[in-house]
Amino acid sequence: MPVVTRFAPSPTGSLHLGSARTALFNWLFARHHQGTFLLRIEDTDRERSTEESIQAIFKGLQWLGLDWDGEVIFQFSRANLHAAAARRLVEEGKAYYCYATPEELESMRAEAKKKAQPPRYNGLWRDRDPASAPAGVSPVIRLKVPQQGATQVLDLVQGSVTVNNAQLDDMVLLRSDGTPTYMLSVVVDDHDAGITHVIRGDDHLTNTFRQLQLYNALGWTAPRFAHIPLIHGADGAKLSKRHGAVDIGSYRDLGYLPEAMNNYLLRLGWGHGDDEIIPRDQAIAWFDIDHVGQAPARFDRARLDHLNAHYMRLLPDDALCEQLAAFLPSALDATQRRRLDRALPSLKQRAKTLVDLAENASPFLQDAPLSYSQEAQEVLRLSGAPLEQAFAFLETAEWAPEALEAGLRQVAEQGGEAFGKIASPLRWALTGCRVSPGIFEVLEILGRAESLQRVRTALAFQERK
RNA sequence: GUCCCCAUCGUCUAGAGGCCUAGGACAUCGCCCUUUCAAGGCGGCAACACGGGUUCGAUUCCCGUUGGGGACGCCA
Repeated sequence: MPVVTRFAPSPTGSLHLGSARTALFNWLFARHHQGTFLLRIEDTDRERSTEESIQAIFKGLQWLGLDWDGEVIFQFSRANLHAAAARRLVEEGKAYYCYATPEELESMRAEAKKKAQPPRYNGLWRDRDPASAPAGVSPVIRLKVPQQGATQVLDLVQGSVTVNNAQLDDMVLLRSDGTPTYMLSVVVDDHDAGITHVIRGDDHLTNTFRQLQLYNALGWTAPRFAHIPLIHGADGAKLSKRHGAVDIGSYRDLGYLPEAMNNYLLRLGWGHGDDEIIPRDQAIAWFDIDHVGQAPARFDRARLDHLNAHYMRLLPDDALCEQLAAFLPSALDATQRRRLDRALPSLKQRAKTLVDLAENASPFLQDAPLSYSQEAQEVLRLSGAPLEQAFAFLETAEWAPEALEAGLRQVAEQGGEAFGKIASPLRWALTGCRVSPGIFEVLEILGRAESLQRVRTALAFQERK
């Protein structure tokens, strides 16, 4: 049977990292099996669902390169089908109308808690004659679940998990306003879409028992379930807003490449021997549910950084430049473009994110005179003879890398200084930074005129003797 | 409170009874390279939560303890 998976986020916020990973796993599983990957927006909560969130989900998935098959399914548009299923169950005596008020429910839960039982509905209307219904109260429809026995899930990740039915109450299928609840909608939609594998977060594991009971009542075969452990923050608690940036869009803005994000998310909770760098094609070939771990994983930014640095180095310069554009203060003119092209191979060697890269590129995008930082000014003030000697040499030097190197080394030697004594102030003068690509490279990229101009203005900061 | 799940270096993980004096990666520390910072190379530190079983033999199987997490809505 061909595999059909789905990603079913609710549009009540941005695309969370945990959700993104769930989407990735579903996508990989489907692609691995040459199956189908569907996207369903679970917008049955009319209060909290927003268009903005829907767009964030689309954008996030597109950025990650997780393409879905067919049209997006909007769950709310299928509400009448869900309601019909609920009414069918009432007709078949498998569900019933319940007129309990919020106050009554409240006291039932308090009561249960007092008796050291899970807070739940006590079945007040389960066998009560609907004729005794209070006037003017619109009822909900509840599923009549078995009170004896147990329900078992054979989870592809968690194994066999069983819960006593006494633990579960008669869940609401249809709200008093006639709209379906999540439990009903998911089951009907997954069934109608022919979903074969439900891969979702561990936090849904306990919902699965209820959904299984629903499949049962409806007379449908349930799909296979795979509950993947949640992603935790550094403190071990479920990753949430208090841990900082948790939505995929933030990481794009922080300068991470989708390739890195995918690789990182993939390795969070799944492994393939000693392999760490796993590009998309390899991931599709290798991905399986068997190797999904059972323990939650903590989000580790340093690891993401490392992968990002790796993928940036791997990216061809023109593609990297394209990615970088969004992080640059303005569009590049011809000169800037030429310098950046020359500097990029070296710059990308020393950046963890596109933000770093943009920052490091900055000296090459400016024209003399540079505006030097406090720190730069201080260094230049004390730069002394080495910088003067370097300038004197550069003024008449042949502007070729080998010649520049040989000449500057000679200058250092003549002055009886280590080469660093010259290179350091020269670097500050040329770039305004402590760190940069190799000094000869910088000279060559900037060219004679620009380099001399920069050093000349830098010299002006020198302490008067 | 009730139920469910989880447990290998700081972190992500390999490991499906002997291959384990537990492997890799990130982080960290040191050395090399070196004009800076990276990258790269080499090396160091660092883990099977604890207690019982089962077995000739447990990181691997079972039970318990401890610790962590999750779920208990007319939210999804």
